[in-house]
Amino acid sequence: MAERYTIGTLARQVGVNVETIRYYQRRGLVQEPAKPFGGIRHYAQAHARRLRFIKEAQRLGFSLDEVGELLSLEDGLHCREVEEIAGQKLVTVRERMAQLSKIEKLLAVLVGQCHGNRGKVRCPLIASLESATA
Amino acid sequence: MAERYTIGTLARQVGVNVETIRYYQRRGLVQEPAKPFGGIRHYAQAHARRLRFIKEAQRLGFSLDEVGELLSLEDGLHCREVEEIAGQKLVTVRERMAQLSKIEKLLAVLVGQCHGNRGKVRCPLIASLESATA
DNA sequence: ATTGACTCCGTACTTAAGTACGGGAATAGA
DNA sequence: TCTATTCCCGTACTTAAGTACGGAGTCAAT
Repeated sequence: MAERYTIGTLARQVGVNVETIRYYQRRGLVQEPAKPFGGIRHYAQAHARRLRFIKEAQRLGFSLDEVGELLSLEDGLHCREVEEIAGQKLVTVRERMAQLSKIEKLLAVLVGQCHGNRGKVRCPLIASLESATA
Repeated sequence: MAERYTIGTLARQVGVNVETIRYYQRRGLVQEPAKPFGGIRHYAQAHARRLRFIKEAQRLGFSLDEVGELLSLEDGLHCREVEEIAGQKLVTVRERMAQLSKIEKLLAVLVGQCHGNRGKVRCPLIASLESATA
């Protein structure tokens, strides 16, 4: 039933280094499957999902500590804590989305301005992001 | 006319370390004002804006190299390059927004489920993000 | 004019997040 | 069965992004 991947195939599947997986295990982000008598550990799809999630979240600007908090939600917690953590993360996620959306609009305008144009353009990227921040 | 900040006041204003500013100068992300004869450099609001932008972009998951590319758009470039760089960045920005929006929805649901509840909840954070990715 | 705070600049140290290394065990394919 | 490939695990190295340090110069207030 449970798919049985070795750490190597798991790593290849997800596109990370074996050492990275082991590093995440040491940090407690990924649980290390029990080792069968003097043998080799086996992993399942759940591990692959978790690894992909970690990589996504990192790309979104979360540190591994923060990723750990997000994962703790997945792992099941009491409601008080969930409300606490999820609530906080929700705020930062929304902030980031707002910032990204500003940048997105600006980049789109820039590309639009440029289309077919052959001169130089100057872009008010910073000023506008700033007014967003203020 | 031009406001005259020392590196120290600039740093305090933006909330970064003086050494960080100097580091960004070495990396070419922030230009170093000309030094008056045997004296002390002076900075203007434009520098503060640029520093804040760098910090924002970092929080959104851009490396300093990527931030450099974004800043190059601000600094004025030929349209060919702008279209190239801005177009690429636009793609990644949109991807990130999509991912964040998935996480946002999930967190919101979680918090909602919890509200008033006193038991445990388990959250399908990873599974759903995964289906978003696939 | 002197003192205290700050700047300048180069070099060295730190932290987070990996990556690599190496020797011994396990296991899969010829 | 032998041999090549993985795995296991600890330790050490690397890279990106800062941070700290120290000695000499500068500026502003007493």
